[in-house]
Amino acid sequence: MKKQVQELIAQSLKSLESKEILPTTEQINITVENSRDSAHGDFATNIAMVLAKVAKTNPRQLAQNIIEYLPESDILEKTEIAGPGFINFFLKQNTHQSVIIDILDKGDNYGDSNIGNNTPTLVEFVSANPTGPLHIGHGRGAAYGAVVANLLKKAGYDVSCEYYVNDAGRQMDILAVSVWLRYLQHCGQDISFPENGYKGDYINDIAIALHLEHADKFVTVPEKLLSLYNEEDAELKIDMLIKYCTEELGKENYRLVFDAGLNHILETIKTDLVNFGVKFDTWFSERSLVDDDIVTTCITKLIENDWVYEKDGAQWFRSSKLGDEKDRVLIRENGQATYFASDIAYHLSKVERGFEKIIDIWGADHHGYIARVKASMQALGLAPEKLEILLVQFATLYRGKERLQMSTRSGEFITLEELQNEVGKDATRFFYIMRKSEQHLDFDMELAKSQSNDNPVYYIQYAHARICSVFRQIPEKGYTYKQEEALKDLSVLTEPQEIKLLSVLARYPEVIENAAQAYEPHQLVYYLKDLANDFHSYYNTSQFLIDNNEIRNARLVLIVAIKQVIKNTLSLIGVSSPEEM
RNA sequence: GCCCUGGUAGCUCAGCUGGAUAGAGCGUCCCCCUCCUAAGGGGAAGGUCGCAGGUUCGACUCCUGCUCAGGGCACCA
Repeated sequence: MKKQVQELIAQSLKSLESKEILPTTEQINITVENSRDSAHGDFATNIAMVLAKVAKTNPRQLAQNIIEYLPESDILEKTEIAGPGFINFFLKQNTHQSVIIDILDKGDNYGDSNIGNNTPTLVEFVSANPTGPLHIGHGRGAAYGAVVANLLKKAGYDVSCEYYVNDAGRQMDILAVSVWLRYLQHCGQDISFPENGYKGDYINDIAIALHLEHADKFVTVPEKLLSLYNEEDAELKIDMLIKYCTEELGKENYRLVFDAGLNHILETIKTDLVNFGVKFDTWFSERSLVDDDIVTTCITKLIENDWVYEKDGAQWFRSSKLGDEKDRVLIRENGQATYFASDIAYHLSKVERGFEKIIDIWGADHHGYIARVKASMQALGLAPEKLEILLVQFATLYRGKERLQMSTRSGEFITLEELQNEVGKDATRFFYIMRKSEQHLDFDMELAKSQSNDNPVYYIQYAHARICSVFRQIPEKGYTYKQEEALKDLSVLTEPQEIKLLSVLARYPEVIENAAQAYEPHQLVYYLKDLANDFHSYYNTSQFLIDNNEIRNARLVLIVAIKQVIKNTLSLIGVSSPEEM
């Protein structure tokens, strides 16, 4: 609808140009906005004010000219000039009502758009290290990423969701050692556990399972091990333990212990995400980048193009030449590649797999990383503008006023699974999405759990359930309802609340496009609140199941359309649309 | 010190690529179930949009400086 108005204005401007009232301009953006106040009509444009200067006339005069040259249209009732030079457009009644036909016709696909033009798009999110279960911080990234992906799909992008599995690197070695030590304890050895090992209970579970499968296969003489405990520096100690563990067990056995931990935790993560309604198309292994020599290929390529130099025994990438604060290490003094090196290879892989739009969703604490990744893409000639990095701020959990502290290493944190079990999937997904992602989120479990009007999830779901309830009562009250019949005469929908609802419904496709392009799922939440509010208000003032056939039918199709749009939106967010509550 | 993010009603937050009297929920006060779920609706009070400049027809929105809060500045991930 808005686009049609835009088109009318564009044509008028063309006429004005040919009459030389307006100078010929190249592309101008004609902004048309939804009027906030119905006294200002349905749409308004500021174009006359924007062009007044180049037209060398005053805005109101120009507005008058634009209106005069507006082509005939059967959607417009009238136009008005208002304020400093706004043009307000009033639509004909039947124009509003046609949206119902559109919605029922498209059903679940109402709101689909093709602005994405099937662009191959990769959304990578969560990507938590498989060193422990997902906690509430990961939950926000999971919910946010899933909805961004859903939005992009609906907007016509060809989307794949990927989880990057950090199955290489020191943290994973620490995990393996943690498992091994618990295993030794389980086998009866009297050894203490290092402070910076992973202490969660799940490590014990893995150790026990390891023992069940392999019995005493990984047991070694404790004396040498115990001598390592004299080291006072905790970080150094854990590195020594890793070294000792790999040497003592040998490559093959070490891998068995390592994989036992990795696979167990990865399974937990996968299960948690499935239960949370978050699906990934691919699980991309960091180790595969090393094994397939993609990391070395990248580094070689960088060296060839003189992006690398040696200093203090390490290999450095000249990222400061490409907008980063300083140069970054690729290969450490000890010969190991850094996480950053794998990440360069990973992004090369993303591009090589044909993705035109690459979206990384990271926790806000990684923001310092953006410049170096973009720099590396540029150095490899990979068009860094393809990469879009979205940051998600942290979430803090509250129980009413009480702030729940969480410390990650100690293993005392609330997991996503626990949160979901207590609060429920719908409320959890909704609350995570409710705030703008760059806004810190205070997640109040008490509010999320409350089945009251304070809780926006129930408020919206209730609107859907209420509509279903009305339909259940049609036969009870002795009425019948046929959609084809009802669609024949929508002209009786003339109440201000009905017109309001129709225009909110018509706005939906635009909400999708805006939310998708801005990567802002919270826009869906605010839209739903508006729609639900308008519906509840309508429900309170207007009876649906009444004797007048025309009005009853028209009102029933209207609320069917509302139901459809609520359902479409909730499903994008990953929240169910209950038929009764 | 440098870099991000935020500072809007008592509280939690929206505010679309700058636009016509700044919005919602909660909280406070008042009102509405002989009627399709009151898990609902209506109304009132409540704001120098952190501070100071600037850009222009017009700024919560853009620019500069300052200030407060959170986060980041590793041969860790």
